[in-house]
Amino acid sequence: MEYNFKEIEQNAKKKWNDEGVYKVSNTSDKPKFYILDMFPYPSGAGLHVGHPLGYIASDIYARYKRMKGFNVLHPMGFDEFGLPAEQYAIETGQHPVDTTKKNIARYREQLDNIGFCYDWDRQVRTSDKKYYRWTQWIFLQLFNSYFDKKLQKAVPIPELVSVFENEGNAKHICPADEKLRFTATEWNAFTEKEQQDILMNYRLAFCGFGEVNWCEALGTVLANDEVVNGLSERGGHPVVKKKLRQWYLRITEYADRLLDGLNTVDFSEAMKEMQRNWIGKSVGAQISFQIKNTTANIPVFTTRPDTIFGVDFMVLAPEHDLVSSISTEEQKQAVEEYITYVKSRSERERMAEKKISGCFTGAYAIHPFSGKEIPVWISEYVLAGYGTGAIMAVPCGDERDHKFAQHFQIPITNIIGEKYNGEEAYAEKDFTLVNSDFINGLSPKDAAVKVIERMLADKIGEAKVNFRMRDAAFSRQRYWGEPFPIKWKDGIAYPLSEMELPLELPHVESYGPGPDGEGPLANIASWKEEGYETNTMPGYAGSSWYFLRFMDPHNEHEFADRAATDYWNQVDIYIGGTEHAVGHLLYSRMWTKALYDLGFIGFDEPFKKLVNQGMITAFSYFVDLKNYFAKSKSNNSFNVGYSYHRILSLNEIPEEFVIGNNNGEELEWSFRPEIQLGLYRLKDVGDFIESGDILYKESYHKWLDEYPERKIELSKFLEPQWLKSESNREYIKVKVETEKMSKSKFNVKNPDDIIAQYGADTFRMYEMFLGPLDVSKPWDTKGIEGVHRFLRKFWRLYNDDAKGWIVTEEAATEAELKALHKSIKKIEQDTERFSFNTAVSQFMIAVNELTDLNCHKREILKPLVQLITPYAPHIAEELWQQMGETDSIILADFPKYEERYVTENSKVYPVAINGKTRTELEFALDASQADIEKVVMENEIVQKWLEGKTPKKIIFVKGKMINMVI
RNA sequence: GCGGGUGUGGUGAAAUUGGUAGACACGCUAGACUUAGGAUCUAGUGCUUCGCGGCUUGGGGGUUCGAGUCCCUCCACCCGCACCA
Repeated sequence: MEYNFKEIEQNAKKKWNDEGVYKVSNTSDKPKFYILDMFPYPSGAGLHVGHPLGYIASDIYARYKRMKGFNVLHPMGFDEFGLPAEQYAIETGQHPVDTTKKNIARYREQLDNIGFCYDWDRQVRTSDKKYYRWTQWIFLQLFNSYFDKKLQKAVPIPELVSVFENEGNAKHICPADEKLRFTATEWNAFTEKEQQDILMNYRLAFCGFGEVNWCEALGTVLANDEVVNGLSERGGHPVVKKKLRQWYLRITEYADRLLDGLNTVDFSEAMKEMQRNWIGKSVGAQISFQIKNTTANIPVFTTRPDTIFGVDFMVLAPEHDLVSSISTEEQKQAVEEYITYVKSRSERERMAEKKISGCFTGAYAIHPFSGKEIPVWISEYVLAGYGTGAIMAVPCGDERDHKFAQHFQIPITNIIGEKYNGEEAYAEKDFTLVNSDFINGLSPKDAAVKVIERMLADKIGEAKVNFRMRDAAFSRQRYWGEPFPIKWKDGIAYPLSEMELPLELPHVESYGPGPDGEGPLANIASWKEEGYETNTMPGYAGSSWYFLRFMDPHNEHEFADRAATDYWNQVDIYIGGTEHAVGHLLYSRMWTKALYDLGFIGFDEPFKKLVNQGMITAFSYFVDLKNYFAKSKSNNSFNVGYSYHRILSLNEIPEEFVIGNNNGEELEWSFRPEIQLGLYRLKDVGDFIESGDILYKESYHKWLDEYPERKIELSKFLEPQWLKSESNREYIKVKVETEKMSKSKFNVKNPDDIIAQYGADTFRMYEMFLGPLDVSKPWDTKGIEGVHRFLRKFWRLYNDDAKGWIVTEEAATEAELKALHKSIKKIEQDTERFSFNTAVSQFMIAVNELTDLNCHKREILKPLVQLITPYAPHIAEELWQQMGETDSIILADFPKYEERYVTENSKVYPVAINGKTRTELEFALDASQADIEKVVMENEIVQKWLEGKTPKKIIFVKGKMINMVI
């Protein structure tokens, strides 16, 4: 009987489905284990082979943990709200509900095809009103809470109100306006509107105004990546900054706890570092500088208050509010010219710019202590959005300031002493201050304290902690998202009561934007009349808490039963890509902390361990059109376009070629003058390439034949300059590049095709065999054959093509037991540490060894089936049934490793002379060093290499090696 | 510019603690079986050399009896970024 994977996989899936083996209970006496995949957005393109990489890893791990005796929660659901569905709706008029449903059906089919062990009864979908009801509910909890700085936790708003009524806000600094002060009497005298406006400045979910990318022509707000050089990506319309009413989450209040929490979770250092950088905590001081001859006062934030006497100039962001008012008449024109230059530059360009640029404003600031006059400059290297948008420049202590000073020949004050060499800034803090008035002779650390004391006394500054992170914008002017459970009346936002949830997303006639930058919901008269909020929640709302809903997905009374969240607790392992490093992960960490603070759950970090998966990339192949000949009418060939350099993407090859001429002779074609030649992408050519980058003439034509449209495009006018191989075959060399898999690059591989050809088990094992989980690696269809061959070889241990079932009851030999148990040990260890590629190798080694031993014994082959179950569950199930078992293999145990079968009593030692291995000798493990040395010295090869000398030293490491130093 | 990461055969990679570099596969070469092979099996395959041997983990240097692994330095590529003051 042959390995018929199609039939085997169908039967296995049916059995699992019929017997409901993947159903997970919330009550069990087994220890729990929660393993989670990142929530997929069901796009219209379906899955490609890169998507399931993490899912396969988590599936293997989940199955492994089950077999190890854990009650494993391994759920899957869909993050349905999102821009692509809405964009598609705008273009086609199809309701996102319908397209999303279709996409999910396709995803589900593809996921099932791979054979995942999800408990689909627990599926959650964010656009399901039974789900978003609780998203709205959590929003209301955030709306009804503020962050108590003293307690460092979220507290319900009514508690704050009663404090205000009794003592005003002296003990509760307003996070949105630190200067706001009112007494109890004042509070009680405020109108409701005034009170609510104040409370809004405390709420964790609050409404405010913020700048967005507004495209008038499209009547809509655009994401950053939809804006290219100040124009909309679609259509190229101008985009301007516009202030719109927006909802926000006051995540900045959690900055410190989000930082501290990183110490309690098992994320990669790189991931933690990214989050730390995003939060961007810096400790320093804010100091005000008076501008000479004006009333203007410019505050700067610095992390180095100790360098205050080294300030030689000041730099404002070109966008800074005061730039125009402080610039002098003589400098005005230069300043304006510089601002125009900066406006034409993207943030990216400003960031990467090495060339120093800037402009003097003509104004001078007064040093707060010395009274020295300091020139005020503007430069693109200072950004408006960070700190106060202004810096005090200390050239001797900051490299960038130093270069700026050198470039514009601004005199540099040395406060560092000998350690500053005049050539480059000295940024270390191990020096003693000089030229620094009252802090002379102090270390930077002591000086900072003293400077801050003095600033406080003089009322010109204070110690300050600055965060880079901003509050999270939490609304979109879009249709396809959760409606806010908010009603506006007389400018006051009133929350809906819990009874009124869910506030259902209404039907709309068109998905186009509403008036004045509002979302589509503003087009519904009844919605507006009721005063409902017309914004909707952003894509990350539903995904910020979905891991909680999986614990108790059908609960109608709560977002999840407390007993369930207590039982499942944190996600033990979360697998996903690094692209969510700062967005999703920070938001869900914040939501978890807020829910914890308010007493709804018992843990304040959602994900105990995070495992990152790498990207699966694809090889793309290009030919350089320089190496092509164009066919002319007279049949003479011309070398085309050697003077062109630019990379030409497929889309840029014009459909109609314009007749042109070359050296006076008319060609059958030429490219339009504005189109330049360069690299031409060979679509789907991968299977025709040999030895990495060789495309033989026959293969080239075979490839062209398969794709008639390409034949016209490429071969009608162009003929490659063929090279000749040694065996006289004609070929061209193609250029190979590794790229992200994407539809637009024509390098996408669909898992369904692979599975149809090789089966799900092969697909699963091959994805793991490609390389380590966390690094990106290219997909190479050729390699899959090896894994498929392995599975057939594995099958043949049990089934002979002619004789059928060949498993015997004979007792296993020592060698066979050793092969088995060595593999159990290695595969168990590798699975535990997510080293799935090496585990697959070990399976291959085991099967190779057992085949060589001609082993067909049940004693060996039964545990082997159990061992492979997490990796290749379908074939395992089939063989398990053939073994005569009736229960599913899914319910079986992981085989137990027994040390005694693998213990060795001797070892073949490498014998090295001066570190170079010259021979190998076998010794008993308990042999003494003296005995070993004696045998080694007598060895012929050793004698030869010793050349009669006596070794100075013999190094013997038991169980490892022998090295003789001469 | 800053931060993080990666460099090992023709290719994907392995080497878990400083101890035989290249396991396991792909590809390639030769052969066996076969009506056939895109099935299966056998042998070989880092580079170099007829061979003995020599060389080899991006380059250079160091520590060590011994370095892919540790240290210094340089280079290349990839990812992220808000020049973070």
